[in-house]
Amino acid sequence: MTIKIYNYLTRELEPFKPITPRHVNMYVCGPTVYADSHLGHAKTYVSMDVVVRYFKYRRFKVRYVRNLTDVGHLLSSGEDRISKGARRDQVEPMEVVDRYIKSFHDDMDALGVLRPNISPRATCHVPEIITWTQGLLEKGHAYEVNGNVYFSVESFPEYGKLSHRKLEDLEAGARVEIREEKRNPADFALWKRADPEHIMRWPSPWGEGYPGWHIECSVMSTKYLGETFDIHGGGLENIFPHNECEIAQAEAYHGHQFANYWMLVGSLTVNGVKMSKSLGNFLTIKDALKLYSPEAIRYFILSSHYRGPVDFSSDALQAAQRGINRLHNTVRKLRRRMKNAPPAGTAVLSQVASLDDYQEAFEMAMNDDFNTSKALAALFDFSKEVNRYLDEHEEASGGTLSVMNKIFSDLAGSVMGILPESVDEHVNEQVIDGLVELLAELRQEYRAEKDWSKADAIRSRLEEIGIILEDGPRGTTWHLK
RNA sequence: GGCGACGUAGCCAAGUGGUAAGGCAGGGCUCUGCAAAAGCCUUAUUCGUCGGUUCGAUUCCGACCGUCGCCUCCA
Repeated sequence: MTIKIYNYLTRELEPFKPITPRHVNMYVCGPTVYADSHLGHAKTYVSMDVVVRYFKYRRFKVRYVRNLTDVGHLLSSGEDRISKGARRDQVEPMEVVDRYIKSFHDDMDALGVLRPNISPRATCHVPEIITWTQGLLEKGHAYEVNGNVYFSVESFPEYGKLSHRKLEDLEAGARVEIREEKRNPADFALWKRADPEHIMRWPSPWGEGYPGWHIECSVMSTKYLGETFDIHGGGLENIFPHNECEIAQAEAYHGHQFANYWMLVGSLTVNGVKMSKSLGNFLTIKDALKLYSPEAIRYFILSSHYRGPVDFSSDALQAAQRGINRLHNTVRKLRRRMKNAPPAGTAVLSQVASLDDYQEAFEMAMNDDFNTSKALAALFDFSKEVNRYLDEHEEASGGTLSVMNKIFSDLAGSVMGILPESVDEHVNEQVIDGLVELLAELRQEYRAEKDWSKADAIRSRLEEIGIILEDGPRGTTWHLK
């Protein structure tokens, strides 16, 4: 089955055809590293993470590049975001960059977002950016004024093809304060002259300056992925002007198609309004992780389609936390049973055959433009099936159980990233096992004497330290809260 | 003003030209000393409103209402 992708370039659902068979070259616009990331960033990167993971599951060789913007991204005031961070934190600009790159990686690691193959930084590619700027000047796509170099949008007739915008419409919009030195108000900077007080600056043929924001993505994506590559992703709010400018620069420079498929992720909203730093309505990933597990956050994000918006609320996150806990309960129960099952048991074919249906439903959903919501539904159906099976088959073979476990590991674990490495296995597991069993036995004695207050005291004391005892027909079991 | 997206049960959220996945919450039952977990059953005659096309529309078309995004700050 081929994977179908909704391509923003054509606005159609298209079968994915890689440039090189079985290979995917993919670029995603990364963050500007001047502050802690919030859940909005998490949505974009978790969504794209699952795309990468699914390609890998389908045995594609993926090269994934996600940049880190560490210069040139200006605020509306005209101040560089990094400079702002430096002033705020009272440190060197590059210290800000290092600090928030680490913070970003920590957050992504915590959320189980796989690291890209390459995380290039704009400041490490200034020579290439200068080369591109020169090239675009030579080809007549750019012009220099007072040490600033602008890309001329009129020189690129296809400008607007991604965001479906026309230059005339933009001018009609005209809420912009026009810089007289631009030939067209929509022209954007490739290189900017550094004012005397500007800290981040590099020598260039046009004097000391720094790169514009858009150029880095064109330069770094094609440097590592080729002049034409398969997939370009990012947040939908960057479709214009950022993504549009990337296309214009790259296609004007190389003379052919930039990215074949554009995948844009819908925004995260709060009470219907986009979560953003400027509005102040954000929850940082670090704070979110104090309240919810990484898997719950991923499940929340993946429970709706990546292209659509998702509205954040603590109710929704709590519902996600409960939902994901239920899935983990099933896996925990399954793995417990595996330990006690006959080790060399073989899978019973009739029992295993129907399990393929769930895997197939999952793949069908994912093949359809990564419909994670539908895929998760298949996973919950599967979970129900496993629970039922476990309840009804006391003597399940190890083989059958491990087939079930494999499906969970592959789909919930490897693809969705919503299954922790171990649902309950720890370094000191044996010690903990022993201790808890000892207490459970003790409590068993009280129960035999029907001394419920003492038995319950043990149970609630254990619950206080995070261990839940559960009495069932086959004896007492326990798990961590 | 221009371009675009969305509006499905109490909440979140898939989806299809032929009569509504899944999750959370709620109710009932099984199990159970109690609890928890799990299972079974149950919760939208209806998919913003009004028209049109059709044998038939939530799904296609149009209008309207509402919400939101982008139009050089934003993942």
